[in-house]
Amino acid sequence: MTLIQIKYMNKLNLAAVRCNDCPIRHRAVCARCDDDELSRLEQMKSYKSYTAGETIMWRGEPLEHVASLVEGVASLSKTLEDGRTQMVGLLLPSDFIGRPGRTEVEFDVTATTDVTLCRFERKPFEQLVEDTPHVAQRLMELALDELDAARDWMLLLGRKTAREKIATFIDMLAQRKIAGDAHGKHTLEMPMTRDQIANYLGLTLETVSRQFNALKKEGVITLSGRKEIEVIDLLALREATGDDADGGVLS
Amino acid sequence: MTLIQIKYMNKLNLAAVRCNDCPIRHRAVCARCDDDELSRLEQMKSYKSYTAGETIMWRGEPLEHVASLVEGVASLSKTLEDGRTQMVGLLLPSDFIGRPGRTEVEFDVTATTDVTLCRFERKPFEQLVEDTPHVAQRLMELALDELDAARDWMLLLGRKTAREKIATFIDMLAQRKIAGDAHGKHTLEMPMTRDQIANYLGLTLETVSRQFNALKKEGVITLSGRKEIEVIDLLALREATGDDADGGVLS
DNA sequence: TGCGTTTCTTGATTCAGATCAAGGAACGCA
DNA sequence: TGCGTTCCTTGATCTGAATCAAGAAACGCA
Repeated sequence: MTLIQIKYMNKLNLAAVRCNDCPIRHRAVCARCDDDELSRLEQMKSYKSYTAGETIMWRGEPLEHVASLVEGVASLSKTLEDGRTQMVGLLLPSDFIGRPGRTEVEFDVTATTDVTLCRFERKPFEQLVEDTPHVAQRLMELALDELDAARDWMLLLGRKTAREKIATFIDMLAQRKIAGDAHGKHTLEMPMTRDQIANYLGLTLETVSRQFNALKKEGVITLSGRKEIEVIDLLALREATGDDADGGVLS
Repeated sequence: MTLIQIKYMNKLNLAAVRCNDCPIRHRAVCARCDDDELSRLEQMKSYKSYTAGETIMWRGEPLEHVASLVEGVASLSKTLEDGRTQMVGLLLPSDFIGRPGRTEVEFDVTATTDVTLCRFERKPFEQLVEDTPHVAQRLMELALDELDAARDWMLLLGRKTAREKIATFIDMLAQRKIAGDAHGKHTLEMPMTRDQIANYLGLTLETVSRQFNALKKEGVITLSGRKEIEVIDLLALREATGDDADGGVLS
């Protein structure tokens, strides 16, 4: 079976999926909902898919929908006057897009890979948040998790060297288990191009390439194809992140 | 009357202050509370003061209190293995410290100036959050505002030049009206030393100093004493931030 | 299977900001 | 009012990552 057929099947399945069968049922904004609440959400939701590279929302446009990311990877980014851009968030399945109480989109939201969203109109969703503490609570948790992640990223952007940034990025992919690790190996599929990684890490694509290859030369990782990484020496990788090891137990 | 006497008076007053007379009554986590909710908070609260430079909480220690910042400026920061540090948040009056649902402090919290907190024990406060949607709602808004601020800062740290960083910093101080502007002038008191500013902006203190003086030489600002800044040419300052002007109306 | 396009690598050079190194000014306290 | 300390400025030099510039490899499609 080809990849394309698999993708197509996923989409078919998702279009018809019921909340109880949803892959992100227990991590998304609906995680704590009981059956009643879930059926209310079920009536409001609609799926929408985007292909890699498509813009999902533009900064400044009216915020008409909020959504949970069901499959794929999306990114939030901001741009300066002269075009320099910085990715300010990486959205993975179960992450929430949009913010109740806001009428305008604050960041450009782009599909990094093919993406499927479970969308809700903002107005009715806001009402639902007011009515159901379970949703409000979960939304709060998701926001606070993102805040912690944003602050870790501030340390990276402000103080880490290029090498440390790359090591941290790979380690993050490994931890968030972006890809399965077949036969006990830490094989990861990077969901982004060198250019996108550069925008995420506050580097240029050349520097990203050089640092990947430096880690490869040192035997810390292997690279095959454009997007596949295997972590050979996790300890060395962690060492290279520059992070204070306090409380960090290898997972 | 000397400054010291004024400070002393503030503290005396605060120790006895009732919520309804509190300077942050309408912006802090209690902003939406009705009288009943407020009196419940009133019974739980206790004030605690710290002098400039003191550490309020250390990363990794158990999180026993959450608090609203009543007066002064505090900062959140993270440190790498070798001591490089990055400030990841600047806390001003009405900002909230700590996170219900967490048992451990995530960042070092330091008093940048003399600081007074309105503290609550975490456990009872968590209970209160569950009971009172008004508090939960406000907490959510505060968290989301911080998330937006953190993301703006990511753009700054990842992509802005030293000059743009300094201009953005001054502009932020002006917008958050950290100091009063007597007789229509934008006179600001910087609450931090050059070294702290450097840690906030991901620079060194020498670069901070140079860029301040460059803007002074160009007539954009004046500097007097160590901490006083006057913005002479706000348009030029905004220009120097590098930000996309979209939707930015001068305030 | 090959061909065009996109993405990645590698090298040479430049430059912004870090680092190293003295002074000098402002402030707090006696 | 002066004196010690802390904080700030300014200069000289260095360096990590950006920029400029080709090529080479991988991928997608016919």
